[in-house]
Amino acid sequence: MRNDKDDRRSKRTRQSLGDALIELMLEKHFEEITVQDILDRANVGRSTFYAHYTDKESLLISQIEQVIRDMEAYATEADSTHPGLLPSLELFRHVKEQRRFMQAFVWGRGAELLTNDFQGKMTTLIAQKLRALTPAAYEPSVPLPVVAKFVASTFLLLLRWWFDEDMQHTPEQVNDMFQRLIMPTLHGLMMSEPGEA
Amino acid sequence: MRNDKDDRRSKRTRQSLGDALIELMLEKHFEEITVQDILDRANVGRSTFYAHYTDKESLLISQIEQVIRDMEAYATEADSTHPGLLPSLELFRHVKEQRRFMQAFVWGRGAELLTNDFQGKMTTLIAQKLRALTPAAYEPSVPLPVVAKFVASTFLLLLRWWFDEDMQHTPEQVNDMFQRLIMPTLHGLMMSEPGEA
DNA sequence: CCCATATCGAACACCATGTTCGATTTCTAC
DNA sequence: GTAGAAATCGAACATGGTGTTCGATATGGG
Repeated sequence: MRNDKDDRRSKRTRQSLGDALIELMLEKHFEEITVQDILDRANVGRSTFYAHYTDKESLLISQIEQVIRDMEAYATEADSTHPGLLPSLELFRHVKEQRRFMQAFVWGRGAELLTNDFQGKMTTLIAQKLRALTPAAYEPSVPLPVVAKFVASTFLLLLRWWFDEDMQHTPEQVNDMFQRLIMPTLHGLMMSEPGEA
Repeated sequence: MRNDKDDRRSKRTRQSLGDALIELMLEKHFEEITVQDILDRANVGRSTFYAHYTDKESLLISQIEQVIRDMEAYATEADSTHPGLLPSLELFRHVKEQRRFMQAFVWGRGAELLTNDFQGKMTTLIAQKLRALTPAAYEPSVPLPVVAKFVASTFLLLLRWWFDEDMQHTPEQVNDMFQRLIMPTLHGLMMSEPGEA
C-alpha cells in the first residue's frame, strides 16, 4: 500500500500534510492536534493520510528529519568555508531565518524528538572534531559522549531561551553566550593532565 | 466532589495510585499507560480515580511534585551543613539511593515535566548563590537565568547518561564530571571583566 | 490517449476517556 | 459502640479519536 515516492501527487500530499502539521503546532500542542485537524488543514482525505504515514507521530518524525537534514547541510557547508568545532554562529543565524518554522519544534514532543536526534548527530560531529584536536593517546576525564551531549544540550538550551525571549537577541549575541558557556570547559578538558579520574 | 485530604481512605487511595503509576512507568512509556492499567494495578475503582485527579497527567504531576519536594528537602539539609553553590554530590547520592523510583522520571513525559519544574527551582537556587558570590555591581555577560538553566540542564544531562549506563559509576565520579563541566565556565563568568558584550 | 495508481470520503469496529449513580464499605466524631 | 458522613465501588453510558476498508473518482506517467 506504499506510495510512489516520486509521484507528483504523493509529494504534493506529503508537503500539504507536513505544512499543515507545522501550522497547527504553532497554534497548539502536538498532543491535542487531531488527525482530522491535519486533514482539514491540508485538504487531504483520511485514507490518503494513512497510506503515507502510520501515525500522527510518524508524520512529525518525518518533519523532524527534514529539520535535521537542513541544519546538517547548513552546518556542513558553513564548516567547509570556516572550519571549527561547530559552526554555531551559522546555525543560530539559520534558526533565526527559519524562525517561524523552527518555533514548532522548540517545545513539547517535537523538541523531545528533535533533541534526541540532534544530540545523536552532534555527538558524532563533536566526537570527530574533538578527536582531531586532541592528542591521540589522550584519555579524557569526562567521556566523549558526555562532552558531546553537554555541548548539544547547551546549544538547545540557548535556543529555547532565545525563543522564550521572543528572539529579541541577535544570533551574534546568542552565539557569544554559547561560546562563553562551553569554551572554558572544553579548554579545561583538553588541557588537563590525566591526573586523578 | 473533592476528597478530604487527611482522610485515611483518601491518603491510601492516592498512595496506591501513585505507586501503581510509578511501577507502570518502569515498564512502559507514560503515553501508553491506560487509566485502566493504573486502576487494576492500584486496585482502585474508576470513579474513585476521577474523584482525586482530573487526569492521568495530573496524577503524574503530583508525583513529580513529590520528587521535587524530596530533592529540595535533601538539598536544603545538605546545604545547611556544607554550604556551597549546589550540594550536587549529595543530590547524586540521593538519586542513586532512590534509583528505582527515580528511573521512572528520567525519560519521556515525566522527564519533561520534571525538567521544567526542576529548572525553575534550580534557577532560583543558583541565582541566590551566584548573587551572594558576586560583586553587587557586577553585570554578567550571560544572563543569570541562562546560567541557571545551563547548570540545571547539565545536571539532568548527567543524570540521564548515568541511568543509560545502568548507574555503573559512583555518585562521586558523576559529581566529578559535573564539576569539570560547569566550574570552568562559572569561574570564567565571575572573573571576566565587563568588556565587550 | 490509456492505464496504473493516488486520492477521496463514507462507513465501520475499536478502544480509551471521563461521567453518573445507587449500593456498599470505611472512617470519624461523639 | 453507634450513627452519620464521606469515600469507594463498579457497571453502564455518551463521547470522541483512531486506524481500516472499499468502491468511486481524479490525475499523472509513459
